[in-house]
This record gives sequence, structure tokens and C-alpha cells, in this order.
Amino acid sequence: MATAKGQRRSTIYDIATATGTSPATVSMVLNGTWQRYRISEATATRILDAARTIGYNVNMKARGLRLARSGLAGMIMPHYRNRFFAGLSETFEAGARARGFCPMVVSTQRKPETEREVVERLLSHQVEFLFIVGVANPDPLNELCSAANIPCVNIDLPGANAPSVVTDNQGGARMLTDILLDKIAAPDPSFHFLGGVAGEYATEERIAGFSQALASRGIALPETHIHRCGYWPPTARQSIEHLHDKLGGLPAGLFINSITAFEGAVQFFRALPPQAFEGRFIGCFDWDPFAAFLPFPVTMLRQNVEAMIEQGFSYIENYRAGDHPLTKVPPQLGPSHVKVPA
Amino acid sequence: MATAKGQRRSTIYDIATATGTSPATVSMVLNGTWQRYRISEATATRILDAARTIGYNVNMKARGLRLARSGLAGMIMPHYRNRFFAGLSETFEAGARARGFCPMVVSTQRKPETEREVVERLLSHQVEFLFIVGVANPDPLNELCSAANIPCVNIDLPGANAPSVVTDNQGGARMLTDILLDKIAAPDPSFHFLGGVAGEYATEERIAGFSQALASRGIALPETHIHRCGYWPPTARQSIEHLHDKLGGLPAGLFINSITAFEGAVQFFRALPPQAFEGRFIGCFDWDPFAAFLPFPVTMLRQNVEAMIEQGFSYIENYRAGDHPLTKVPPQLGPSHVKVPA
DNA sequence: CGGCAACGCTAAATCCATTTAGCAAACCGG
DNA sequence: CCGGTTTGCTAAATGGATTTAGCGTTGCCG
Repeated sequence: MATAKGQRRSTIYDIATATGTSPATVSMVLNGTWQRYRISEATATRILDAARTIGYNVNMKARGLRLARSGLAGMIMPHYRNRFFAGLSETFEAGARARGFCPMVVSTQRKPETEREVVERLLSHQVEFLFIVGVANPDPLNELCSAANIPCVNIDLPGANAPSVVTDNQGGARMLTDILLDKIAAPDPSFHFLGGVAGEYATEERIAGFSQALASRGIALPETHIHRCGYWPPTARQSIEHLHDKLGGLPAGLFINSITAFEGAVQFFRALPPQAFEGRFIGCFDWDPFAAFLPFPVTMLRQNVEAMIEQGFSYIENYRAGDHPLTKVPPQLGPSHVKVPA
Repeated sequence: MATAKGQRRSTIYDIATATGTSPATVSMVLNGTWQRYRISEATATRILDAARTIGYNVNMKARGLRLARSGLAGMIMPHYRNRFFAGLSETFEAGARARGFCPMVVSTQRKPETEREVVERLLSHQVEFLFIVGVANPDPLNELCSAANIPCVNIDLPGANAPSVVTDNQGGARMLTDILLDKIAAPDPSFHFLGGVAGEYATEERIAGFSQALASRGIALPETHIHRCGYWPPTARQSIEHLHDKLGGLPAGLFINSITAFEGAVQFFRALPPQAFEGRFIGCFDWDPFAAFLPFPVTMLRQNVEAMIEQGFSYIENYRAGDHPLTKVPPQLGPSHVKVPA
């Protein structure tokens, strides 16, 4: 890296020399603790002026080393390519800044090896706490944190070894399914579930909620109505296409497990004529501003990003090692639901 | 729970004590430079083992302080709420990691004051270089960097005081307009431009390209066809609504300046019947997977995020103070264009 | 006028990792 | 068996900010 070999960045020693004082005095003045140490106002002003004119900026490396406080707040997450994750990181950043930290958010593309490496890096940079978002298996990462004695919380996917905050997947799925059911006139509608990974926490929780809502209205849910086709859009597309061909049309109710699977479904839907959607109702457990305006009725759930992050900070602030509670935050109806005309 | 000592994090001194060696030896072994310093293999293995069992992790604060190299790569950007910005940060992160840095991306919500504060913070954490993305006025930020002697590049919006990488807005707009023109049968179609801010770099460049494409086919472009209604969706919505009412329908060609303005337009479009779009062609200077599947024909341009970031790194790697080139990266047609049937 | 406090500031230790200079012991050739 | 080299390691300085202990003055009281 061909960094211009110019002049060194200025230090408190430079200021001390320039003002004929000592580094200790400069430090006290710049920290605002000078009154406590009986530095005269004249000296303080002189130092402050000098600092301003040479454009001094603390070296957090040195400061952090001395104080064992880095001022860094860490977060890892899969990516930023949907509103849920984008919202989580922006809310986290705002929260961290409000609390006097510098946020450090790194995306890991859902690769366990990258996740591990990034966590190790963040810990070696001495982040003071860590939010772990959307990680399939947070346990090894939680372990790294507790070995380093750094508080952490899991967001979106829970773990047994750290406090966790997740969306109320089951309750949300029940709510979404009930909304779809309310719209449907047919007596015994066929409902299908699309997307997600077998055995994965969020998927199974949502299937449970979906199933409960159907059961409470006496609607059967054969295992064949559940299509855990993953999250990758092309796979989801293929899956819905197969289903459509088999049924000779769309099912009356379709519950789509995530915005990513929805992206795949939309790619198939656009080939269908408008009447293919008559009497059919689609729900998606996620929200996106454009998806909300597609040419067929979709009810979207928005996960309560703000509440989730707030709860995460609250866990960090009241951190007790060995105590691993789990909070489930209810999702909300997406803006589209409100605006869609009946 | 591999922590031997519950409280403090372990240091090379701990390892030295545990293995009956000196901190210097430990440092050499852990850095892999021990062969060069003639440390015996037996000692090296002993130290490595000890490091592993107590779960040692370098303190980058101390290391960075000594080496004047933090290992941190900084980036600031407005937000992550669209594919362009999300793509920029993910590509940046991958590039930084590939080069051995720990990426530090912070969003600033387009607030100049936050931008300034965040840059100061990143500098005080000694980032080794800084990518400045989508900042209306990068000059004061570039100045902060050069005062701290830290290389920086501007991405998306250029500045006169640092190397800059932007999309070829003018060329891209010309290309997009030409595509729309090719589709239109009418002899003298009316073309409108929607979105963006008067005087803003990208907006004016795109208007210039738009205007050139029209001019080269002899199509008039009165100033009243250009609607710089900002980026906020509700304003864009209102603007397109007014236009529609005035014209008694949509214009033959509509060039929308950004995905955000497009979001507003879509909110209005959905109230229109399908035939309102017959013979009308819409282009958007941005790409989104859902927007690409709306029920009317949209041609979307995808900015070449990968090439932009690569060019940014190349500027950093060949950094020469005082040299401030500008690269314009051509955008590409969004995936939707390819798939849309004629 | 001696003693003590208040005042205004500084020296030096500390945080942890890196690296140069160099020490003691083993070893070798003659 | 002595001078010289090699081997294997350590002491100590360094980087920048913080903080405790303390030093020299002046001012005040008795």
C-alpha cells in the first residue's frame, strides 16, 4: 500500500512540545478532566487551540490499549440484500452511535468459515460486544466470545449459549395465515407452504404456526403441502412451478417463507395471466417495498427490526454470563397490507 | 469455555510465563517469523500449543500501535436499502478481506454531520484507507483524510480533492434512452425525465445523456419535460400523478432517475389499468429484483458495482497525493432486460 | 517566621506486541 | 585448548494515551 510517506499523524507529545507543556497535561485537557486536576484555564485554552490548529485526532489504538476499552461495537450478518437485514444493520448502527460506540458491521455471506474468521478478527480488534445475526449455528461463535470474555447476543436465529432475540415466528405465521384464511371464501381451501430449510429453526417455527392456524379452522395440512425448497430464488421458482403444474393452477392459499423464496416465486408468477390469481391469496413472511406492489394480492409481514435491536442492546447492557434468555418479538403487517384495497 | 483465566484476555506475557520463555520469543513464534530468528522447533511447538489451549488472540490495538498499521479498511455510505449500495458494501467487504484487512462499513443516512463524525471516528481508529460513497459534498471529508494522511476515494459522487469512481451516468442515460426509443413506434414520442435533484452531479449528467439521445433523433426536449422532483418516493409519486393528469395519460417514454423515485412512481402506477401502459416505455437508472417483475415493461440499468470497487482499490493501491483522477464505469442492462419478451 | 495547605503542573508506570541489539552456551577448526 | 562462529534465546526500547504519585511554589495561619 503506497501510503504517502508524509508526516506522521500528530500526537499529544506534539501538542505538549508546541505549547511548552507535558503530555499528561495535554491528555487531561483534551479529555475535559483538567478541572479535576487543577490545570489553569489559560493552559487549557492554549492546548485546545494548538490541538485545533494542528488538527489533532486521538489515536483510539493507544487510548484503547491503555483503557482496555476500544469504543467499537461489532455485528456480523449474512448480507444487506433485503430490507430485514438492511434494517437490522442500520438500526444497530444508530443504536451503537447513540451509545457512544463506533459500529463495525461485517457481512459474512452465510459462510460458517467466514463467520468464524470475522468474529475472531472483530474480537482481536477488541469490540466491546457483538451482535450475531442470522447465523445458522451461533454456538461456536458464542463460544469464541465467551472465551474472549465479550458479551454477545444472537439475533434472528437463537442459540443456547447466549441471549437471543428472534421474531415470533410461530405467532407471526399464525397471524399471517389467519389473514389469508379470512379472505378466502372457499369452504375447504388448499393451503401450501413454500421455502425454507428442513430442520431450520425459523422454518419449523413458521410451519408450526401455519399448521396451528389451519388446524383451528379444521383444515387438513398433509405433509405434501409443505415445500421446504430452500431460499435460493431459482429453486423456489422451480418448486412453485412444479406445484402449479400438479394442481393445474395456484393453490387457494400460499404461505411463502421469506423474501428470497418470494423472489423466485415472482419469477414464475409473471408468466401467469391475471386470472390465475383470482380467489388465490399469497402471504410472505417478510417485506419489500416493490414486492408489495406486484400485480397480485400479497400480504407481507414486516419483522420488527427496531424492537429486536433494542432488546439486543438491553441484553448487552444487563449482561450476565451464563444467563441465556430468549425474546420473541412479534412481527407487524407490512405497509402494503394497509394500503391494498379490498 | 476454554478460558483459563476468567477475566482478562490472555497476552503473549501469559504464554511466555506458561511456557517458560520470553514475550519476544512468543511474538516471533506466533508471527511465523521464528525460523528467521533461530528459535528451535521444540520451543515453537510448545508455544503454539500453549497459545491454542488458552485460546490466545492477538490484540490488534497493541499490534497496530506498534506497527502503525491497524488492519482496518473504512467505508462510509448513505444506507443499505437498495441493491446498489448493498452491492457496493458487500463487494468492498470481500475486497478488503481478500487484501487482508478487516472491513469497517458505516452508514450515515446522508446526513453531512453524521458523515463528518463517522469519518473522524474511523480516522481515530486508524483505518488505513477510506472509501467515501454517495456523499453530496465529499470535499470536507477528503480534507479530513488528507490531514490525517490517509488515502481515500470517492465512489458514486465525485470530488475534486480525491480520486473518484462514478458510473458513466451520461453514457448510461444515453444507452437507456436509446433502448426506449428503439421500442417506440410513434414518430415523435414525448419523453419525460423524473427524479433527482437540480444541480446534483448524477442528475445533471443523466439529463445530459437523456437529452443527447433524444436530440440525435431529432426529438425535442422542452425543459418542462424534466421533473427534478427529488428522490423521496412520495414526492415522486405526486410528480408522476400530476404529469399523468396533465397529459391525460402516461408519456410514451419515461426515464426514471433512481430506484427510490421509481418506488414512488410504482405506487401511482398500480392504480392504473394495464392498458394505460400500452405503447409506453419506462426506463430506470437502477436495478432491483422485484421492480424488474412489475406488471408493465421497465428497462433497468444495473450499475457495475464490482468494477467500481475494484477501481477504487486500484486507486488506493497506487495512491499518489495530489493526483485526483476520475473513472467513469459503464452500467449494464439489468437481468430483466434480457428476460423480458419482446 | 515556621509549618501546612493549596496550587499547577510533570515524571513515570502502564496497556500489549514487535523488533533490534546482544548475551551465554555450544561447537568447530587448527 | 583458544579464537571464532553458530545457536537459541532475552532484555529493552518503541508506539500513543492515561493516570497516579509527587515536586516545587506561593499563600495563609498562628
